[in-house]
Amino acid sequence: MSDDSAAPDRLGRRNALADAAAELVLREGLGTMGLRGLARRLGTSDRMLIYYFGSKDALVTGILARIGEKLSVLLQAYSVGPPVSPGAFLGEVLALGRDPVMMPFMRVWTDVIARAAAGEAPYDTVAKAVVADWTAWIGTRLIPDPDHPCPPAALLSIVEGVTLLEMACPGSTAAAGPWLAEALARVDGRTAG
Amino acid sequence: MSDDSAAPDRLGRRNALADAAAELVLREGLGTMGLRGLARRLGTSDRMLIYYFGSKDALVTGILARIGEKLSVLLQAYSVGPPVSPGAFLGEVLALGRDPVMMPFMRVWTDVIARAAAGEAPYDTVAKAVVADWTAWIGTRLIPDPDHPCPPAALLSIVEGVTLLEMACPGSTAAAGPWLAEALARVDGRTAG
DNA sequence: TCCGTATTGAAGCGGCCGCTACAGAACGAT
DNA sequence: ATCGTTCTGTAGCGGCCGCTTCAATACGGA
Repeated sequence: MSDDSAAPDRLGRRNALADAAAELVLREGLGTMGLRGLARRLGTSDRMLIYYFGSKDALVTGILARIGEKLSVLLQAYSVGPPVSPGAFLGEVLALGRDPVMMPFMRVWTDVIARAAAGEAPYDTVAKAVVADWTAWIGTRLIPDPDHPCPPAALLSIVEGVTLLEMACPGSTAAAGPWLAEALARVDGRTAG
Repeated sequence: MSDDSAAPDRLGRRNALADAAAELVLREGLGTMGLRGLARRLGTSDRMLIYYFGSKDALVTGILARIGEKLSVLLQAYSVGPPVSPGAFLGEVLALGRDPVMMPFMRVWTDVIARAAAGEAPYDTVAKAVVADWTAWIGTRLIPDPDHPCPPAALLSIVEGVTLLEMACPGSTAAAGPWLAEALARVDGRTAG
């Protein structure tokens, strides 16, 4: 095999494109994902995107994987603390969701899940993996509660619901987030006491 | 004006089309909403849909309005009871969402809100009105709580989040709904006592 | 220098989209 | 019977989509 020297360049260009596309998607959302428009914004052509990724589905999957890596790097700084109660966790995550650095990630992942809910490929496949990852991650962040074990999907549902409603009707959830966090925190206190 | 006799027929046909389309969307979702495919399933042509509705946006808006009317009829039977606490309300609505009659409505409205979150017209406009209606309706169904007034958007967020996650990853929220309802119910008990 | 592979540009294919132009059919009023 | 309005089928427009075909370029090794 003589492509040992050629493959790295090709993979490098592919990674560079995926990285640039990931930054673009984080800035502008998944809305404008046509091959031609995306290529133009990246300074290349649709022909090149297909050349390096093979298909649009593979491109989207690659971009989302890249975004996932960026997020997991950001979340590592947050994951080093001790496990917390569901109410505290929800409060922290909802506050995190208002962080300008985190907000693009929240919007993109909620958009992915929404497209998956509509049955759109390849988002449906990606979403299943993402939901599995997140519920597992949330599970590791929660104090085990033998009496009323909190399903991670419950907290994920709240975060997704708040984010979705906020995207559809900005401002509509201004009071909802704090109330939910405080409500669950009161349950925390009750089960802990 | 000699169209006094003609207009009713036209409006009648328009209403009949909107009604049939509403039933179709409730059965099969908003996914397949191309004019040609929709017309074929309705036994007519895209030409006729544009003739009676003027544009696809007006058609979609009309269909969603018709679905909203159907839902409000169904909900009237549910709205006659006394106001309840947030936890009880959430439990009832989540149970209602598993009702085979209600499920198509939940899926369609969540899909509408998801499309609105992506900025898709005309769903963005419709969603704003729907969210306003629902928060108002939820507000009338809740016992006023001077200490910790529950923002209706909080409950709406949970319902939307659970429905969205269930649509994207069927089965992922099996334990989440009951846990959330019970958690809020425990808060109910605490604020009431 | 010549060759072979990697890369890129230009043009285009077939398909779906919302929508329209045009022509005819149906039908009641005069 | 003629006209006018309402309705509907046919064909097509321009545009975007993912993707492909073909050809030209660049470049490294022999």
